[in-house]
Amino acid sequence: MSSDQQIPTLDDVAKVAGVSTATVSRCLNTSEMVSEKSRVKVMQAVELLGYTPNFGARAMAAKRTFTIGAIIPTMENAIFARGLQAFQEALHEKGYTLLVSSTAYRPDVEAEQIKSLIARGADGLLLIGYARDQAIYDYLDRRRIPTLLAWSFHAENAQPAIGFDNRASMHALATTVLDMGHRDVAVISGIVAGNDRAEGRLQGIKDGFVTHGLDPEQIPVIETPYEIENGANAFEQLMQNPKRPTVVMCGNDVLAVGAMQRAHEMGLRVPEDVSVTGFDDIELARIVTPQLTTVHVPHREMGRRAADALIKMVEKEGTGASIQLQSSLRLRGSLRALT
Amino acid sequence: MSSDQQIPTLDDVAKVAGVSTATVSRCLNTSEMVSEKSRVKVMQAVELLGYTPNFGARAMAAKRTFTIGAIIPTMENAIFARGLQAFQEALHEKGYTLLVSSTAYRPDVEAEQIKSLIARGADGLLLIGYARDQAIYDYLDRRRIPTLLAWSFHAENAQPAIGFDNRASMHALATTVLDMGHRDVAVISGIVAGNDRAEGRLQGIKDGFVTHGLDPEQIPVIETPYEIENGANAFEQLMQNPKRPTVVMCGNDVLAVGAMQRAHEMGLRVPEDVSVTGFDDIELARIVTPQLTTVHVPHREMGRRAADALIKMVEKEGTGASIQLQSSLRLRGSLRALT
DNA sequence: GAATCAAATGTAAGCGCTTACAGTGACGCA
DNA sequence: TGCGTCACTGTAAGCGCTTACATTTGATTC
Repeated sequence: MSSDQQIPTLDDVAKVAGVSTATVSRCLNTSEMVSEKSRVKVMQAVELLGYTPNFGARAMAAKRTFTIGAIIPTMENAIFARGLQAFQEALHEKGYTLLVSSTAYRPDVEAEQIKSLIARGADGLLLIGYARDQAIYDYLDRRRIPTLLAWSFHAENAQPAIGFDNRASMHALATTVLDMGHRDVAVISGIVAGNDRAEGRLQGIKDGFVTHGLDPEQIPVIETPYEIENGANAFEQLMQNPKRPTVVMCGNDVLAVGAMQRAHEMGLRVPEDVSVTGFDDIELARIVTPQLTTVHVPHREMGRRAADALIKMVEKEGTGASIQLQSSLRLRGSLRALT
Repeated sequence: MSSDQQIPTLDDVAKVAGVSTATVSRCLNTSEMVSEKSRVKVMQAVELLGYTPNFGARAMAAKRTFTIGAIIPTMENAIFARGLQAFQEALHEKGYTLLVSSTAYRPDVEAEQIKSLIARGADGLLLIGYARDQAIYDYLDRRRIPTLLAWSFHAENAQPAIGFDNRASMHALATTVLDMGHRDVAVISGIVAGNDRAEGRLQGIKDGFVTHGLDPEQIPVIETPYEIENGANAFEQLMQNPKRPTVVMCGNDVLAVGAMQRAHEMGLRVPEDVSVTGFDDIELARIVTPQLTTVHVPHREMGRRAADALIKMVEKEGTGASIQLQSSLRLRGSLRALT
């Protein structure tokens, strides 16, 4: 019949309930300030009309949105999925909503997404890693948007961050690899430019060489975006090398799985013919055969604690202090000792 | 210095540029209506102040947000990642922004998320599958929110949808399996209740039995949520059966990979001792050894065309017709013929 | 030089909500 | 009876933007 049905507003609810808009609003937000009687009337009216508050209007009037934005490099692979899931759950518990967007590792897209989330009224932001234009930090500062960095941690940087030391973690793994007698190490790294995690990990391997009195400059390194196919191609290329590596250390598990896959296709056995290591310990690491030696990152803990920390910052209770988490090695079948 | 710096508004820009707010607004939205001179002044002012429009205010005044909402069951595994990525890219090209949220396969959470996205002003919605309360469809209708369903397609249902026939697809796979001589088939299905895709796939297997003149009622079926670990456990349980299955057909690739993993742990060889099949053809299917026989779904095409269709609906150009896509079998190493 | 008209701009009314401030009435107490 | 309290409730002023409508401007025409 009435095809001109309109979307119900606060006014409609107020009219139906026979109270003022203020009472309806209070009922929906700070219900303890409203009498039992009014509350019942209002709730009935809400129900009857199928009313849902208009978020934009609410945000504009209240200058709060209870929304947190997170911007991650990619949703395509599982690297960030688990941590973000925990982040989301923790936020939800405290009544916050999470808005996520991804950048495909492109700084310009990240800048755009940051503006977009702020325009949408995000009360706080979670970003990945430190590396970005100073102008962005300035903008965030001017806007007074509490911002927490995750997946990385540098003690010397003042920006609030929660994460682990990528460089030290990879250093630990490299040390183990070298201790096992490997000397012909090749590396498949993520793109280092604009990615402090990738850079730290690569440095960590070099640190290991230095610690062992070896020359880090002669390590064959291929930089390539984090995709399985790229890992596979890089592996093949590295194996062309006259001095074949005995181990290929990869910047993350995705690259490592690609490497293992290509090894298999090339008829090379892992770890008998060549060892492979990863980083992140995503689900994939335990699905491949043999299972992947990698660095375990406490994704869920990071997500959960990031949520707590960021909410504290938003609610002005927190100083925005940084938190360092510990990673740990997972030695599995893909790495063997040279006897 | 000035710690009381305020967020710049349209008014500020107008003042700095020496024009009215209307001109600034026009300049930002329909710039062809503004003279070259004003445009330059306005853009300079925008730049100078670091102005970003307030999304909520804009949405409220314009009654358009150029935002599309998508609600998927989970982000944890890759099932929806690829399709959604394509969806997002296609939307972006046309100037729309995508807001995503997930439900953990819980109908109550989905209802909540729908309201939340609508409250945020989503111009249109993408939902997965048909199965949900009629009240939700009514609500969407009242609100006049163009809604497209994806990942599923039933010709007999009037709701606009884009997807494939899960039942027919699985029927095709089951037929192949039976043609290969398998008779002792066991099934690991997703939870069927409230999930028409899972239900269709299970039915498809039963259809195959019927087609072959077999009794579908004697198939051992375990229903379990789509997680690797669950697939593994279900597999183990099915193998306890006195009459061991020669093939385990799984509701999706994630369950199938879990099954293969547990087979490996139990010392069973795939496909020599037992065959395994999946559904979806996500990346994982080609990473496991042997590679997984599965049903390939045109995720990217679905995402792209979903975007086109939904935008047409939003812009009132489209009738909201449904689109059926074709799936296809991928026969790989995890399935062998019984000789 | 006046009349005409299109293009560019300005004015101001909302969009749906929150909240400061100002009542209102019931109650207890002197 | 008068008055202060207290617990609610109502009034109305914005929040930052878009856009219908009114107005100005300046080029064009007769």
